[in-house]
Amino acid sequence: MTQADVARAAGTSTAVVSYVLNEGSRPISAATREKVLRAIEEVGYRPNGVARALASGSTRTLGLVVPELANQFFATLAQALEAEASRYGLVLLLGDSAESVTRERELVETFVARQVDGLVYVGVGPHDAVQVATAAGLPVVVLDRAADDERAASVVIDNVAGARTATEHLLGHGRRRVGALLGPADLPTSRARHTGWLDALTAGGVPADDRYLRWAPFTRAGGHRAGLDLLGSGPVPDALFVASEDQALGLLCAAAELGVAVPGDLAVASFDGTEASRFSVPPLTTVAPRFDELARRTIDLLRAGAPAPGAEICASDLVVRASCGCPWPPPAAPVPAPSTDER
Amino acid sequence: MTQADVARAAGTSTAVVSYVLNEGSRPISAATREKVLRAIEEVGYRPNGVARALASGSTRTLGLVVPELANQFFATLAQALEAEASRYGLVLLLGDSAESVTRERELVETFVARQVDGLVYVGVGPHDAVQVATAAGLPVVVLDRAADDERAASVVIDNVAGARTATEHLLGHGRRRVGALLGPADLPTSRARHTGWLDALTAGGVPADDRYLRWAPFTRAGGHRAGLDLLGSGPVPDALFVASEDQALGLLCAAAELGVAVPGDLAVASFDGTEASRFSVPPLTTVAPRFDELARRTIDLLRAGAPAPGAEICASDLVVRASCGCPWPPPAAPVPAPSTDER
DNA sequence: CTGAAAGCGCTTACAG
DNA sequence: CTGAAAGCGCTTACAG
Repeated sequence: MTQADVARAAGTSTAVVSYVLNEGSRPISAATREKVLRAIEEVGYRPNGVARALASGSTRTLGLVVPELANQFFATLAQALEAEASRYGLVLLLGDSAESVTRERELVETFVARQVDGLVYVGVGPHDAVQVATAAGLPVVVLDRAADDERAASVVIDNVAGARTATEHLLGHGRRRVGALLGPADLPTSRARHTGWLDALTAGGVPADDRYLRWAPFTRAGGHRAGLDLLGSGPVPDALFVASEDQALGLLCAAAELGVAVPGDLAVASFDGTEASRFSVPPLTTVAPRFDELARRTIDLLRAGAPAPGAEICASDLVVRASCGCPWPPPAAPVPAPSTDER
Repeated sequence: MTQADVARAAGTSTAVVSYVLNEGSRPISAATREKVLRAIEEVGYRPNGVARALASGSTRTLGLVVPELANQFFATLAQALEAEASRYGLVLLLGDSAESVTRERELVETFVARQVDGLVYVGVGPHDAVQVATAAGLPVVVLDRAADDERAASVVIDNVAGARTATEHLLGHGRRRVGALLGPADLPTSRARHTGWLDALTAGGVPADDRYLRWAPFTRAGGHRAGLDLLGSGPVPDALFVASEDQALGLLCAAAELGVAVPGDLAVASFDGTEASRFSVPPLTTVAPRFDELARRTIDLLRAGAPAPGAEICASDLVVRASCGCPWPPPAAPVPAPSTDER
């Protein structure tokens, strides 16, 4: 069933059918419109999106590249993006790069070949893949992991402020040996969170002690290993800012193994918290990104086309739970914490 | 840059360019081939996937509908599907239904309109949406949550066997008050896991006690609430088969709140375990689906086209960790458990 | 082994 | 307000 069938049934031309379908593009008399609509119903016509894309030059499709969908953070991001995109009739092509730069490039090339209207790039390592897309004239938004010298438009979390807030909260609990478990040292995200941690300590008049500092992969295994190392011997921190949810979950596991009580012996606040932080043992106090806002701004930039280089920075919310030492579950009255937004 | 540009640069016809691109479709002399390849390089030609799709009638795209990507189980499944699809140059359109039947239907309609070559449907509730796709002549595979009277082809986990194995393992630890925390009672998946639990108890000569049985949503909150209910008062089980990873994580949280030691007071074995089970507190013994195999069989069915109704059943592996009472981390020597596959 | 051309199902100037 | 027709960039019989 094609537009030609509808046109025949309605006694009009295919042009009119098209104009009725894409209403607003040209005025159509109510009578004709009715006839066409009835004919569409009658013959059971469904528009062919591929033909439409070829003729119009727009696929209404965006490419999404994420490092690993099985990571709760990226999955939550992908879900928010899909929801936001669907509000505008946009659909996402899913690309999981498995943390491989080669695969990223392949994915971007595939997406370009498939004529996506834009690219959401949540990348690892150097962003060579982005060039492929921009060279093809595609609007690109680098989401979350922007490079220091990012040349594409980007939407990022306020890493410094988030880390500072979390660390301040730990200091507010009277902790003084406040360590940090950070991500890979070569990632801008990691360094920014390191800065936030340092800022809070400095502002609080507490000297930063590198014996309480570790750089580890952004994974549960990474957090677990670093946790065993950090808590297993030598001088031990009494609080820890952990730079990702996965690392924090690994750390909690390590603490349990070592018999370190959280929050009794060790207060913990993490970053990038999703639903998974809510029912960990103990539930994690975390800097929760506003996934909806990240998604909204990303899609908005792409819809506007050709976004200018520069970072849009999204605030986050400190979600207070048990791991920092706050009362949990919270009492009926509002707790005196910066935010108790539980979404 | 189009095939016409390449043809001009190579001094051939566009047909030859096409045949070179789709090698094997027709013999092309080595010399011509070389000329064309050079011309492609020269003008920087990239094939237009949309035009190809329109002319060939195939988009090399599959639609994927999942209930909620932020759920680790579905995200892991999606990741495996994407990896498998990409082996064949297939790309996935991502659809998150947010557990809504209405939205599912919309997604399937969108995917049909976009001329996907097949549909992977991980659905909730009644599968009306599937009819939309099959009516349009699309190959469909219902993945994981097949209905009892499923009319489409399906790929499912062996729920009865998995639940039985997990429950037997708990009995093997000498537990006798072995309860079950199951999913919604109206889901075939839940009922199958209930059957497996019953089977194991019967085979072990242990009477099933409904006071240790709960049906709850497949969520952390659901597992948490049911856990508080089950462990908070009255007769308390000394072991629990939990029907999903999310529920198990919620249960562990509830046990910790109530001061119930796992595995000391309560041995736990769950189902649908992903990476998240490995670093929970304590690490969860779980029936781990073979995600790669689920993905492989699903994509194979779709590639073959028009799959016949009927279920393909995939085995799972019992991954033994701490929550059941087994030694953890496992000693160097192999432990006497059914499987220690840690992937 | 190669070329000229129809056709995939739409959109959108161009003419009326 | 409407129609006839070109064109989007490919694939693939049809003819040679």
